[in-house]
Amino acid sequence: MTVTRDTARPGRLLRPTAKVLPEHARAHNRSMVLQHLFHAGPGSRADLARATGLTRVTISDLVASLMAEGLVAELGARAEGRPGKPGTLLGVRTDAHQIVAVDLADDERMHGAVLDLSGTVLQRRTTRVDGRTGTAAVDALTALCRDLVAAATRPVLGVGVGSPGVIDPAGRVLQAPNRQWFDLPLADRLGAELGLPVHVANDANTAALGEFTYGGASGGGLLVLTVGGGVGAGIVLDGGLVQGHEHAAGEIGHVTAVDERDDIDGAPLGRPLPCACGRRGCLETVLSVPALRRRTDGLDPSAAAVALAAVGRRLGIVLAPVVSTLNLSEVVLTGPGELLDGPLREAALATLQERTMPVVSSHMQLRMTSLGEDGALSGAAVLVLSGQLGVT
Amino acid sequence: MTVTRDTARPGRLLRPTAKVLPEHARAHNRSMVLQHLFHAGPGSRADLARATGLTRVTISDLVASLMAEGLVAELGARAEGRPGKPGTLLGVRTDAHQIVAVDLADDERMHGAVLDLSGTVLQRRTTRVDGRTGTAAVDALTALCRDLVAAATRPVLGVGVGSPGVIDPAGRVLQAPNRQWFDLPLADRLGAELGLPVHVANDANTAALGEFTYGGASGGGLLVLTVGGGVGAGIVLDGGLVQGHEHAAGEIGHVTAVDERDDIDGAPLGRPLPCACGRRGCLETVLSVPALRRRTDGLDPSAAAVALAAVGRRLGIVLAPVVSTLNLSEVVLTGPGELLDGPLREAALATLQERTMPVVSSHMQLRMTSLGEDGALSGAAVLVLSGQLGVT
DNA sequence: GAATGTAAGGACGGTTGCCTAACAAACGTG
DNA sequence: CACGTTTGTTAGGCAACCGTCCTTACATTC
Repeated sequence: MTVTRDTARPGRLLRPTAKVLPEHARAHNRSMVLQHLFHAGPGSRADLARATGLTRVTISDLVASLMAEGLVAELGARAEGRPGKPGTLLGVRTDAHQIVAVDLADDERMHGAVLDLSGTVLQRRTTRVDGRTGTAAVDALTALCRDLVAAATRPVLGVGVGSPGVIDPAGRVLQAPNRQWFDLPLADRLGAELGLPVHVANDANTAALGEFTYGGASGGGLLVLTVGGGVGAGIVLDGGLVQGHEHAAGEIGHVTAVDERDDIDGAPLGRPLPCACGRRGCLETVLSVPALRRRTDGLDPSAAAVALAAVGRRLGIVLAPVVSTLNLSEVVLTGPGELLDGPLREAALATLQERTMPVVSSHMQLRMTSLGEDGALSGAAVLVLSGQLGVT
Repeated sequence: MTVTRDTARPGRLLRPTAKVLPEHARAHNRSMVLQHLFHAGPGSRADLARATGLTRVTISDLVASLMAEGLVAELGARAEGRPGKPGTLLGVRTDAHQIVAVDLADDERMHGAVLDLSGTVLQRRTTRVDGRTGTAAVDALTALCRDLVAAATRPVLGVGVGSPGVIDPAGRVLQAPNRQWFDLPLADRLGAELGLPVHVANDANTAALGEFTYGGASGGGLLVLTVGGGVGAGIVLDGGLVQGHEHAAGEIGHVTAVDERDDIDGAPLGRPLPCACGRRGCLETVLSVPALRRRTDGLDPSAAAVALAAVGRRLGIVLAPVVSTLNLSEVVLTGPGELLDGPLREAALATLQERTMPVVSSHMQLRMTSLGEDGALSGAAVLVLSGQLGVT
């Protein structure tokens, strides 16, 4: 008997380690409908049927359940001069639910916010960390979340947290040294406390998600570089977050970026500086915010520009192999614009273009985030959007 | 109405652009069963039920369909001293079907083979290319495939082709300059000619798949570097192949690897050499087989070792950011062992370890392929295995 | 040797989720 | 005004899973 299954794979169901039931298929299709309305804007049931490949009957059914949950509403009939019955437009009710998001990237303060589904920040709350670590830090975070949940004026879809450290997809913090969290099931614990779905991810990853969803991403591969106290990266590839072997993808801060003999274009970076990790010349020793400030403090603008450009070139050299290998279409910088968005960025882009194939680099962008300070917050919100509704 | 869907995501259905029907769910579950038998070895229906989370009833049903297609067979009862009825062991019939695979990496010859499902090569055929390009090359390939299909002694599951060039997941060759193929729907065309499912992918990607499936991969991220006339890379991440923005991921050969001032440890690489791409100092100018031979020809062994180590260090420097960023667990080299598997590999590994975090590099391997010359062939076979049966 | 407990595999009925087919309603056009 | 077109709904059917009950077959214990 010849096997000629044409398989007609739908969406290449990943992770062959988990069973898939019809109900999961339905959840997927439901997400797809929501996703389409979310990104392509309002449309009729018939539009959705055409876009998804499902029948109008099924779409009606899915839409009914989405309306029952208050996620979708009818917006009235379409007013267009086409033959046939005009469809009734459907749209996502971005105002009917809210999301609580917290950004833990800052060592001093926990920044929280209530957002609607469009990513708009509605309210903010901040808590001083005051050096708290371990359980005390968890308690402070819990209190902040409670406060935010109470402040929400609509049903809260879930809570999203972006935190430094290595975090697995289930929201377990494997290690976050600056909070002294090790092997902490943060999502589960917070979820139990709050009675809400909680999603936790690395802050660079949430930043990448935020950029991918809200920041006019071009759809291709995306790398977001977060420059703060340290340097991290989040990568969205083929429409999903790259997790990596031990969920530690994006740890770009401790790649060697400065060698003994690096004194490019007469702007010497000096000897490779010692790094907290015990080695010398890590990217963090030149690109982190403290390092950049140390390097430019007291210099006149033109000298500072030269120093920043030298760092930019080192960044370009480090990124070139990554951009090439992954065929990324965008690299986005997050951090203080006055340091990053000038000679540094320009030098990095130029270096990147010098060092990669034109095919790759000509279509590539290296830009600042379009989300400003709230990148991590909206990213944490996307985490919820993605986790609860399947919308990315 | 509060939305608190606990979603209980199964395997995070990717690609939210395609509908999923119950039959797809079944195909997935079927694949999962097959995959388990394939990798974990024979087991009873009850074992499968425990491993997959499906019920014994469903497993029995799936197994029945797999047995009807001749993919699985009962091997007899388990002989073990446990209380209860002993289960009947099931195993994949790796000999009941065959796969035709073709490797187009070589410019001179097309290498084809018939393999069984365990990846064992049963028969080989080779065709001279004789400079044929375009349609003539397609015809030669078609003839080779016909020959192989005729040579198969069991039903052929499908045809897998690994080819240089940029190839989309549907098996359309977007560009393969050395064959003068541009925007060629190779998989569809071959499939129509042969009446069999055909899968086509980039040769580095097939090599990566082969390594991932047959080459004792550790399960984490994997990068396979193919060193031949050029240099390419295939990456398996989170259990799947990385496609990249324009399906061009893995184009690592044209990253700048040699700068003006690079003369590490007294083993000068000389001025950056001009590259076919029009720039200078690309990785290919030092790491491709011709480049390596040029560099070592006529040297005595110790001098050759020094030269190879210098290249290895450049490779380490290029790979360090990639390995760090993606948190890869393995880098595998494919190509002539006498050039790669010595000073070059050792220097690359050492450099990689110097330039990345210990957390990343200490668990990392840099090794030669364990599949020898047939890496690309068995990779192409995996393409079929994966495409037709969902086994990876 | 008989009774007991455990495990494997099959049979039956029920639920879910999608599809096809058919239909009523609403609109532009000839 | 009749007609074709498009929308959204209703009705009936198929596929795929689950839970529950049953038989079979073994190991252990008395």
